[in-house]
Amino acid sequence: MSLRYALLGLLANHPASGYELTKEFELSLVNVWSAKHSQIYPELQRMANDGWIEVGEEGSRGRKEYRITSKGSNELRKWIFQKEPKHNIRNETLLRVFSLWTLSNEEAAGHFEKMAKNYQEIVKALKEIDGSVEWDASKSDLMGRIALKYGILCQQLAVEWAVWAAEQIRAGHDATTLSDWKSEPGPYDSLKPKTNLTKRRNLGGS
Amino acid sequence: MSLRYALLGLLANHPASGYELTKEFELSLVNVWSAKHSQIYPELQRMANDGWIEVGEEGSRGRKEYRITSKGSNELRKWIFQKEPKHNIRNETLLRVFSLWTLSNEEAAGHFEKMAKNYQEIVKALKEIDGSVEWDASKSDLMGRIALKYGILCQQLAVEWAVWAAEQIRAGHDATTLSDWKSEPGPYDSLKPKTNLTKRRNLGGS
DNA sequence: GTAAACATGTAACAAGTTACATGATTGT
DNA sequence: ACAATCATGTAACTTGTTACATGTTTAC
Repeated sequence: MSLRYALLGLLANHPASGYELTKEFELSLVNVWSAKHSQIYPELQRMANDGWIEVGEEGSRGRKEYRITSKGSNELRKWIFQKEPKHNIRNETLLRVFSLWTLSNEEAAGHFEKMAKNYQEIVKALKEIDGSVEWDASKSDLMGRIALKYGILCQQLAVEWAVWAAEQIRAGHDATTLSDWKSEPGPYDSLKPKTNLTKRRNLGGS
Repeated sequence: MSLRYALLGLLANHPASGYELTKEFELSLVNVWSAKHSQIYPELQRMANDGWIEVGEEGSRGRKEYRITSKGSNELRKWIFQKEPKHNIRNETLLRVFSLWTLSNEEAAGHFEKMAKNYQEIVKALKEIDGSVEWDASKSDLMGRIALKYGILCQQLAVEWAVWAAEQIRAGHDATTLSDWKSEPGPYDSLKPKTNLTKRRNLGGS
């Protein structure tokens, strides 16, 4: 049902056609929730059917401009306040990490270095977006920029993490001798001697 | 197809039954790729059908222990090296942020503070896992721990980000006056005066 | 004996992707 | 005239979730 609320949130900002909403998904929501037009059009029909949105004016080329109804606004608010924002975590990049032990150290380190490069490109792209948008003083822009900030920081962290991982592997470390990078006390305190921890096993390997 | 490779990666480490694989998904992959037994059992059947895995011994209670075949190992390796690790980003928490402009500043700030609390709990849980696992010197444990490290750092970042966002909102900032936290130059250099940037609009809100 | 954990499956549904299909308008 | 973009839809398929359904073994 998240798609429905994503659309509702966009329509709460301003009326739009399915075509425009599809564009907005590509531009601003692509790193948060993606959707194709083939999913958006039928969902808009269902939402209109449920009275959450309605068709305002119909333009040329069959354009239908949808706008949110008061019922829709209520539903949006209800969704924001409900507690369970379930996390649909599907991180294919991270999933691959779990199989990297099948490679040689050289290959695995190389893999992390390539990951770092990929993440760096994403950071660059996101920063370009941040720099090119003419942010205004509206609340919706504030939230958009806060969300974008998260994306940038997260990808930047991923770069540093991948570089660190490659270093650890090249240095011949294993899970019991990993350098404790970016841990509690200070920022960027890399390469401290590790405190030992080993109690009981309940994860993954062997 | 990712589920298939997730299973393959686990089976590459050691033979296991569908039941055990389901448990492993819950324990170690839950923050990377989730799957229920109802999806796992049929997928294992298909994989066996394709010759990627095979049934080793059949135990009591109808237990079928699957093990990876050499064909499966090849397929796993191919998957690791193919370039396109497409990101299926579906972050419901972040999606909600895009609708928070509909709330009052007080409500929105409160929402971020609650988010920070939730993220903090996840950090705590992940750290407990890290501390309770008896990591060994195997390569698979190394990768598992590196992946877990990413999870911890990422959630920790999310805590700080949510706290920062709440502060910004309470301080009455908008998208053009956001304090530039955790930016390029130094680590943890908070609250620097912002450099101005406004070129052209191509994102989200009106 | 009975509850918990082990163990495997299927069916119905919801969500998401890819491909097919069509037509109007604008700009060059 | 032609290409690009606007504009909307459906069909077939894949993936993922929830619910249904069944039976065994172990520990108390």
